[in-house]
Amino acid sequence: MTNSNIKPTEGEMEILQMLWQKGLATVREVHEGLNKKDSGYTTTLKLMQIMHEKGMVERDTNQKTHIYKAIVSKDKTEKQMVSKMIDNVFNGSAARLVMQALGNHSASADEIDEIKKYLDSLK
Amino acid sequence: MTNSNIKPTEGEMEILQMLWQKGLATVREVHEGLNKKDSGYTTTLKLMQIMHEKGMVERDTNQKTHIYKAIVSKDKTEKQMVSKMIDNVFNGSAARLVMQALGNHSASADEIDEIKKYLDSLK
DNA sequence: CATGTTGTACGAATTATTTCGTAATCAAAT
DNA sequence: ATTTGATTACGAAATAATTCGTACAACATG
Repeated sequence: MTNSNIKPTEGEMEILQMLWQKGLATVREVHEGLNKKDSGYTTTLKLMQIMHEKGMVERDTNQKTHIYKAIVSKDKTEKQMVSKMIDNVFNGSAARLVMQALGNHSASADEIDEIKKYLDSLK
Repeated sequence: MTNSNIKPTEGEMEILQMLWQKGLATVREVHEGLNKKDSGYTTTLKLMQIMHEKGMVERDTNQKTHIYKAIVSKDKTEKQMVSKMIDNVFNGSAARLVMQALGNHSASADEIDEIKKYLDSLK
């Protein structure tokens, strides 16, 4: 495995989202972006430090205020999480996951068209 | 909310799978079904006892060997987990989840047809 | 330069999850 | 009846994840 076993915790996932969205960000930017009322700044800081130790993010420490950046790829991480869910929750059936996802979170007509187009492109 | 906030841990999820599959089962049956080499019988037992406290399963204790049964619904639990993933990982876009799921775990042609049929039925 | 502000570092407390050792209970077989 | 085997109950240890208090460094500005 190249960059193997990415398994972000829930808290880490939220932070990754923010970093993927922003590209580069300080702890404060991430923290405010997440707009968590129930946990403080140092909590976010600590999490990001741990993520750094784990090699999920990198940071530029040249300035006083460190600038963080995700290392793990958004696409790869998403794939892994989906894959895990398909295995753990849907007994390996991607189709079951898809239907559950659509039935539930009722997708818009546009989304449905988009998905159909995508399905055709797979054949 | 009636039975709200189902949030099984990973271990609990595995057990629920087993219970949904079997309908009724003893701790031993679940444990063997899971075929975990790295954790003992009492671990599974303890988890199932905790799940009982949490109200996820019910059990018949009339016999020495207790018989367990899932209370939480498979469908509802799956919906919740998918929903959570859509929110946490895909910023609320079911379509993005679907495409990630299909691109990755390459579905068979049959599965794809099935999904298309399903999509049509949604309109 | 003294003082307040913002940031990182670090350690420790808290909470959640998983794991197992051991004791008690019950049933079956000797 | 006594032993053996399978089970549940319970408590506590181990591990993982989250949270925060506090100390210290850098910086700005009066």
